[in-house]
Amino acid sequence: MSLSLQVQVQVQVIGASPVLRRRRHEMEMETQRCSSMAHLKQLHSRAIRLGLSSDNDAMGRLIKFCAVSEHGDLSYALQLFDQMPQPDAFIYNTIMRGLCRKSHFPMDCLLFYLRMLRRSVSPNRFTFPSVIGACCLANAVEEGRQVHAHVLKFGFGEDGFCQNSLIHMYVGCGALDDARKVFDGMPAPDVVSWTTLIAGYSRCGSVDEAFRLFESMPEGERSSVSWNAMIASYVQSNRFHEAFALFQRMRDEKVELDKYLAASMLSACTGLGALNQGKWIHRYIDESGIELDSKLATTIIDMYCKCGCLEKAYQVFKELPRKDKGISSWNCMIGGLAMHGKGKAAIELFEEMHGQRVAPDNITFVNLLSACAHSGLVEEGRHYFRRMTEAHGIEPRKEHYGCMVDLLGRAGMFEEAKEIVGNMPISPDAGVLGALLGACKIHRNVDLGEEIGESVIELEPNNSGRYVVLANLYANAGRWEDVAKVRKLMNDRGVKKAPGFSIIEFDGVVSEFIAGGRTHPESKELYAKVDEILERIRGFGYVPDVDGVLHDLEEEEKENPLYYHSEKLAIAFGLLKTKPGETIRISKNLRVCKDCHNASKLVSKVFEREIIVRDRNRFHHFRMGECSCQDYW
DNA sequence: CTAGGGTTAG
Repeated sequence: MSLSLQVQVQVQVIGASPVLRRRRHEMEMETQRCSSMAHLKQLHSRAIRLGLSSDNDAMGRLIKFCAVSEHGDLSYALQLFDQMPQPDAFIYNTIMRGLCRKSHFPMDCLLFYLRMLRRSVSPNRFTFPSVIGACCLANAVEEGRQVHAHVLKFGFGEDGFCQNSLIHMYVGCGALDDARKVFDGMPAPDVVSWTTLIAGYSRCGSVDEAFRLFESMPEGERSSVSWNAMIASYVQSNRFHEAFALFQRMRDEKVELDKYLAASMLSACTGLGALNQGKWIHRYIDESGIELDSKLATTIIDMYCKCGCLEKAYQVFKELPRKDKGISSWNCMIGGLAMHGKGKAAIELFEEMHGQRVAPDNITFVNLLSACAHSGLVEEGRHYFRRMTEAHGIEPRKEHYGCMVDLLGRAGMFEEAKEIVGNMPISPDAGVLGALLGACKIHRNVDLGEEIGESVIELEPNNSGRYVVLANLYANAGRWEDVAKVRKLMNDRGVKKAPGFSIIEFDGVVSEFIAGGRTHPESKELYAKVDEILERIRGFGYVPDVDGVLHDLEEEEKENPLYYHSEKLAIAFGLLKTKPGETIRISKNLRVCKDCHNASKLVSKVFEREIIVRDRNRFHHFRMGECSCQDYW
């Protein structure tokens, strides 16, 4: 009897009274529905009236709203915290989570952790993910290691969340070996552990190691997140074919697409110029009800722009509600018009953006100026370059100078281009000088080209393109001994020219051609078709550009005759496979060479085909014997 | 009815 009495007494002393319980419950219900700071402040005063201003339960909920919810105010959370006489671990954890997520100084979170320890509040398993996350954000691997020691010391070394956070932190700090050690020490890593490490290997460029890990995941363990981590890894390293293969496998395993996977695959389509595959993903998004947020819409717009379908890009852009037209979707559309040589339209869109009071950023101007450069709009380019600083307060960066030098140089205005370079507050980089060198090549300005050629090469000694332009400049001037010198320098340094290739998509299959390559199953027919094409366009005045053959270091492997440049193989393939009147779309990794450009124009006339070629710089729309670039590229 | 709260991919 006395025993049961004692128990009753104890409950009364340390348990909450019914009144207190009721009040706490009331606060809990109210806080759940809280949606704004104004509302929260009412709840705060209510808590004070109810005598709960020092109550960890009630105040903890209020602090949680301020610290971590979307509409919360972190500084208010800190004020509330300071008024708490004995904040418990929950409140410390909540504040630390807020500091980690919202503060610009993630190390504040670590300082808070130390404060917690000094006040003898024991950390629990919820404490460490935030603290470790803060170390990750601050790139503080040494502090991270110390926190790791605390995790073990306080006995949470077996907690999955803590371990995953540690893996994430080591990955984020680039300490892959340490991440791997934590992972290897887990008896049963979960899907997050696997995915985090896969993404980690991918981020530091070890795509193949990421794939090995992906393959060794236990059956049924892969989530759509894991698939996406691996697919995105291929996409980011430009290994688009492998991305497609993995995507196919994923579809075979009946994994549904989500918006992340859709975005990754759209980028893969963009990389290859695979318009039809891209259209398929776009349709899938529409039909499956995947939420079309601003980012995903921009990814779709980018895909259409870079797959040569400006109309569809503009359609998606136009249909995007005004509130979802973020700066990047405007930039993307302006950049798309620029690539396609629609300088005037790019300017109009920029003015429309201005009219809608969307503030341009530096990328907007890179795209706008490059639109002017690709269309030869010198006057407009000068105008917007000035307005960028004067009206929009944006200081020109290297890229902007590069666009201006490109614009003026192409137009042959070397004095003004040199003046731009001279006025740069920073020393010109390879991009800016490279633009000038390119202009020298077009206008056969050997003197200036010679003057800057060497510095362009030395700024980027591993970029084969720089050697090639200079060699071509000399070749055009007939200075063969200088050509040989540049080639020798390139050889001595072991710099390899990127082999040129052209890609064409047909019937859901992406085919890749390299100059003179014979690996394609139908290469016999293909080469016969090329010969037929050349024969027919000769009748319309085609003369091979011998100027380019003799010293053709320019676009494709020099040992291959220009008749079989990859672009011509791709055109032949397109003519063989597609129906009369259908547009042929080709993507290539290098610039279009002069001879292929001529040939493509004639093919478009003789075979009555529109040919759209994406090169590494821009688009060429060949139609009725003309090119959209007006031979200005 | 002393709970409430943590990690990953574009």
